[in-house]
Amino acid sequence: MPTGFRARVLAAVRSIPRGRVATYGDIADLVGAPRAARAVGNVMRGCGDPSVPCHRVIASAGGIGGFGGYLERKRQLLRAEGLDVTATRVRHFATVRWPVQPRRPRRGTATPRRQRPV
DNA sequence: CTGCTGACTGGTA
DNA sequence: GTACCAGCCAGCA
Repeated sequence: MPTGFRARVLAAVRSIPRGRVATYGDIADLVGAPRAARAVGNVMRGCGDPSVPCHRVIASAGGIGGFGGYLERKRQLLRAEGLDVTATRVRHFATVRWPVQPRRPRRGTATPRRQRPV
């Protein structure tokens, strides 16, 4: 494995069963970096490996996420796997979501927005 | 080594 | 419902 993190991410994505989807956060959690959802996305960006079903990796809350034309590609592939996909989201997300394991509550990234500068 | 970027996420306005 | 903000992490210049 060239870079541990990347290899783990690819392996996790590859382990997603057909007809199921996982969020970047889920993948990050699987690789041992619950906060590295961003980094996971970065790894996907360079996924030139067809064996990696990057289309099964979606954003939180069942959002398609993705980028550019791949967004439509993902929607197409997901629909081909029997998923109900809208223009921007996956329906029955909780049902097709994978894996089915509890995630620890995050620290409140609740950032009370300060008053905007005048 | 330092700094910026980005297929992200959760929360407030 | 949408828009914006702040936090987080790995990769790259």
